[in-house]
Amino acid sequence: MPTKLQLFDTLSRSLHPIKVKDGDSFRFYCCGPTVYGPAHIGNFRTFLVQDVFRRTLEVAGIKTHHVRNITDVDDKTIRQSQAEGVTLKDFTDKWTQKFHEDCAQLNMLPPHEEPSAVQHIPQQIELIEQLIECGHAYTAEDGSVYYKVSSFKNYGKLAHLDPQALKTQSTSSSGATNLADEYERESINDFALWKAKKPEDGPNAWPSPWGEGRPGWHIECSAMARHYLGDTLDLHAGGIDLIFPHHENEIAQTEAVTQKPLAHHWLHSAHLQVEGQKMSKSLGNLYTLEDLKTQGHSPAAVRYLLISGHYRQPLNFTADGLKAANSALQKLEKLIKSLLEQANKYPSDWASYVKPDIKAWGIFQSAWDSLCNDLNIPSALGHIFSSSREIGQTTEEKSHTLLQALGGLIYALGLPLFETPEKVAIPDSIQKLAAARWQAKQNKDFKASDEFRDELLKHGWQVLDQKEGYTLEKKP
RNA sequence: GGCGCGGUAGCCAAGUGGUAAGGCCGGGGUCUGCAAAACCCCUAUUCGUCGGUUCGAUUCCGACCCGCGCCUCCA
Repeated sequence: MPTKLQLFDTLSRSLHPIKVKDGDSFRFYCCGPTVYGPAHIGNFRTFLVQDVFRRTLEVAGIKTHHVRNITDVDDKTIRQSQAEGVTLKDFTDKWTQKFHEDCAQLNMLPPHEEPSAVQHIPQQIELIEQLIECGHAYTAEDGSVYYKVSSFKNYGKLAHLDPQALKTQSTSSSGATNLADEYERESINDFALWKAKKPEDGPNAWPSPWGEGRPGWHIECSAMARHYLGDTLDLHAGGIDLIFPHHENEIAQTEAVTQKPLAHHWLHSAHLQVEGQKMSKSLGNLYTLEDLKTQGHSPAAVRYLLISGHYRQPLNFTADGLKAANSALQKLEKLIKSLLEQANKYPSDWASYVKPDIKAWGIFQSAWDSLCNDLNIPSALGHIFSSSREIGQTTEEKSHTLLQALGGLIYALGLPLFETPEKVAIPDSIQKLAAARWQAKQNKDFKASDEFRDELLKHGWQVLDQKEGYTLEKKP
């Protein structure tokens, strides 16, 4: 069943309609995090794009089967857990849990399956055995197993690499840094499927036909994607940096064995910049969700900002942008609140509108069309705001219909609205001051009234007068 | 060097061969005792530079300048 949803495919470098077999789920695999520390906002940009993609599929009426792995065995997790003197499991469990908490705060739908590499060693060993059998892999003297890149004729097709250049790149690129353990390889381009145990790995080794060791990075995704979703995926997703070598290697591994395409569609999201600069540890701009919360930003604003640029364009993440995102979010809430009032509903009723089944888009058709057109979220947001301005006063029934359509869009975008009810408790002293001000104002003693207002402001409280009475708001 | 992406108002960011969405900020107005909040309105004769194609280009082509990514384990 073809849908109207179309998406850019990295392999063919063109837009393709998303297709799914009748009655089937759309099966897609996303390369997940390496759990050796907190994920940063750049990681989350990628995962959020995938989240919006999945939600958009659901709104389009497509069932989804979403698999995202946890990489829990690699150089970094092993090194760091050893350094901290804890077991690999305890270490990766801790960071997996943190990742889950961040995801929940960013309102991401959990994948249907979240396999970890350590829990799928047998599947990886099996795939490596098959690769050796069909002549695409070889064992080295130390018990490591390598993929013979020259044996796979289409190597480089995803990244569109020139095979000639590939042969010589080792001399011209900066890849010379880890030559130390490369002497076992037949060719500089060959990559490890299985790494023989080394002393610094500590107890983190598993038995295999080639001796104790651990799987290479690329093999885990090939093995787990195949295990959960079959030989050919409907879509495979990740950050743009995974195109080469990770996804290229996955293709080489899986397709050498199955003789079938690994994925019908490849989805890659562009990188994030911070304040116009690339993110890097040395610049100190690798923000985590925790960092931003400490600075007083809400996860909702972070989510809004991270999805507010087109996924194939680099996005500039700035503090101003975060404030703008927050204001935009508030504007959305006001707009929805006004519609809710016209439909005789309350903000607490909003949740019942946020769901993927939509009957009619009405004036929000253009916003939905934008999402279907290569997941153009910025355009969709633009249409939501501009269409909303046309509404004005409507009937109860019409506003109900509008809310349903808007609820579908907000479901697709995954924006959490009306979810900050934790009103800060107002101290007695502030209550008294505010009451005194109100009294003075009623007595038309505006001088005293304004003095009370200034006093409240000094204590960080803003008075908002209404027709009858007032409310207090905590100023940051 | 190879492959790829981008340069649109103060900031962020869509978009189209026919003359620039949206958000933020700023300005003006309505309301208010004054504010705040809310609501309404306004804000790029112009899309990195220079050429070319075209009746017409920000949109296509070429050159150049600037920024960015990947080129073996980084989403």
